[in-house]
Amino acid sequence: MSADKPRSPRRMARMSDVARLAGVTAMTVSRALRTPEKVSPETRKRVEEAVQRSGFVLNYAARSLVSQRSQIIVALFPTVMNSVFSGTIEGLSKLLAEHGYPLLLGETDFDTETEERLLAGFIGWRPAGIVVTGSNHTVGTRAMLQNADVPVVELWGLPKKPFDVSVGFSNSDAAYEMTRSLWEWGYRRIAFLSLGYPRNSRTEERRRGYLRAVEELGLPRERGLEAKVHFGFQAGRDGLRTILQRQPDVDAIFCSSDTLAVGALTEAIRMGLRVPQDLAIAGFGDVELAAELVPSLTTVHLPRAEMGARAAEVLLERIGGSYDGRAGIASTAERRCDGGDIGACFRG
Amino acid sequence: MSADKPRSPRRMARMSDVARLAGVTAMTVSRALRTPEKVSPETRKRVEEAVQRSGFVLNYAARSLVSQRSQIIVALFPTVMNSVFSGTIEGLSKLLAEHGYPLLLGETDFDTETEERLLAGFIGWRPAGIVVTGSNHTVGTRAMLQNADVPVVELWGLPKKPFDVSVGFSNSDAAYEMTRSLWEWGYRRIAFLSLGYPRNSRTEERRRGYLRAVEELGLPRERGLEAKVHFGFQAGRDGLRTILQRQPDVDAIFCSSDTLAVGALTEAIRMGLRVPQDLAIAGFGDVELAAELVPSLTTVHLPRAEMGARAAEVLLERIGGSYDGRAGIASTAERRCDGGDIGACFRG
DNA sequence: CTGAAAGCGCTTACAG
DNA sequence: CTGAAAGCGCTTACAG
Repeated sequence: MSADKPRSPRRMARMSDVARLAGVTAMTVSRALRTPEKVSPETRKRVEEAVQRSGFVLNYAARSLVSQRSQIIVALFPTVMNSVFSGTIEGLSKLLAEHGYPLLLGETDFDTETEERLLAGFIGWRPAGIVVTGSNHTVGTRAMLQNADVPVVELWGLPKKPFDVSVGFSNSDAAYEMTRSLWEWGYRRIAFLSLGYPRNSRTEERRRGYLRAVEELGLPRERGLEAKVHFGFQAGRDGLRTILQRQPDVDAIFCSSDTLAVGALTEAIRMGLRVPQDLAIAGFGDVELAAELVPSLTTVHLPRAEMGARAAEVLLERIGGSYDGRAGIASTAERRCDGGDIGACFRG
Repeated sequence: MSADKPRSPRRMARMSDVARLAGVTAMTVSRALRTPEKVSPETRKRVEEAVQRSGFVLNYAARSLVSQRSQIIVALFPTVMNSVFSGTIEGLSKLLAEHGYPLLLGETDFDTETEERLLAGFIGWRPAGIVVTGSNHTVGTRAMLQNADVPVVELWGLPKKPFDVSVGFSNSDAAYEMTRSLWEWGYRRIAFLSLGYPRNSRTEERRRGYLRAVEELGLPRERGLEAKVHFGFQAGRDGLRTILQRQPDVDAIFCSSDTLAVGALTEAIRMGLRVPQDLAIAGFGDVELAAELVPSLTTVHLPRAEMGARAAEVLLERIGGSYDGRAGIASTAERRCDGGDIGACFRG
């Protein structure tokens, strides 16, 4: 199969090849495969044998062309290198695969222009449904989504006016709850360390939740209590040092992501601070490792796989008929903030 | 766009619609889009405007049907919920996307039957290339790969006789090197904690490398020095306790994965052991968090993104012409074992 | 530089 | 229960 070795001249079996082998027409083969009950048992058997013998595989391009719709689901995520997203992808792809819908995956790198470019490249497959992350899209992306005229699920955010359906939770509410929890646990000087570069709407919503709680609780809100950093563990470490330098009496740091929180936590330990006695550190996202650190990280739990599965359910429902209403998956996405369940957050 | 609201009756613009708008034939539109230099400048301009006005998007199903090959690349990975694989997927999808090849992603869950089922569902898209993980496949999978008659890249393993091309590294050699490194650092009773359930060939190759080193170095090889556990952090914790109980004087534990190692490491710390003075713990995989733990985890580095990118390169090369020989990516996959570079491991 | 014809491999819609 | 006809939206191969 090297590039210079010529491809074998025999092409793959077509439906008409199977038909010839089975002594019927292509139409009957098509029926035997799609609606076996509409074909006589003997015919069915002959077709099945012919399929086996010829190694026939249905050509989806042809099927899509004539049926005017593929079974492909397009999914655009910022990255797969983040268990928060990969967990969602896992839940999404598993349920979709069970129903015969493969996932065409694109990574936007958190960039709306990249998202548009990828979508432009994918839309030509006439997907049966589209999953995008968040609700911040370019005009071009919106136009394509509109034009595609298929179910679109926006994941993660809960926009006031979703494009089509939205599955997710409120970042703002979750951050609000976490801030309140820290207050309930006795912390009074709560800093907020967040991802500032690149900016993203999720982080900003979390910040809004933090600020809302701080205001309500009458907590201090000096400038030094907030720090914005880049992405990564190292950024978390740097952020911790920045905040401690500016506000030595801070007693809790709420980080806008677990990555930052893990960096901050390990740095705090390196500096000899006792966590959470001297300083509490909270994250957002509930990555697996959060529970593994010693001490373990307090964090906002995200129902990753559940959201992916729920997105798949919504798509399957809307694409129509074939979906059987599988049980066992909550009809709402929820978030948990350190043990306390918070209300349902799905809306369509 | 809800299920009961009828889809808008206007269908998407076809090439012939664009042609009418531009006052040419569909053939000329096709040329203007694919080989603009073969079309007069004015015609090109008129076509471009017509494309804009109509919101035309090329129907890939039709294109695939006639050209007898899609631009889709099928990729089957055990899971995306593991940074080792997701890093590879990232490298793979990024380079492929740049060249207009979308990724049809499937998660096998480490199960060869699932792999076969997914491949059967995907192969009907007549992909331009296929990426699979490892070289352990069912007979059915092999038959399909053979029949598909497209470039197939096997990732991770380095089988003696690759199916087509293999991009990866030797798990056995890497584990051998790590074991030797532990010996060089002064450890003499080196245990091996590995994923035993479900079994997988990567783990077994690693074990072979460990045993080879142990034998060469004349180290003890009592039964109690080996333990097999399930997957997960908790399994790592349990494994550590099992080994310490059976062999209290063990001085190093080499884990077949970072997940196990992180579990073992945190448990060791909880037990009050000093790492690495009392007990060394080494992992395999170099997940990001390995470096973040205090103390940080010694681990075998895997060039994840590089392997993905290399797989993409190989596919693009073989699919033909269009690939431009992008620079900046090593032509070999390599592995690093705690700082020491180990030879090139690519073979095709 | 542009176009008319044929056909890729299926399914839809109709007829029997 | 089965089939003949038409056509989905493109590109290939040829002609001009």
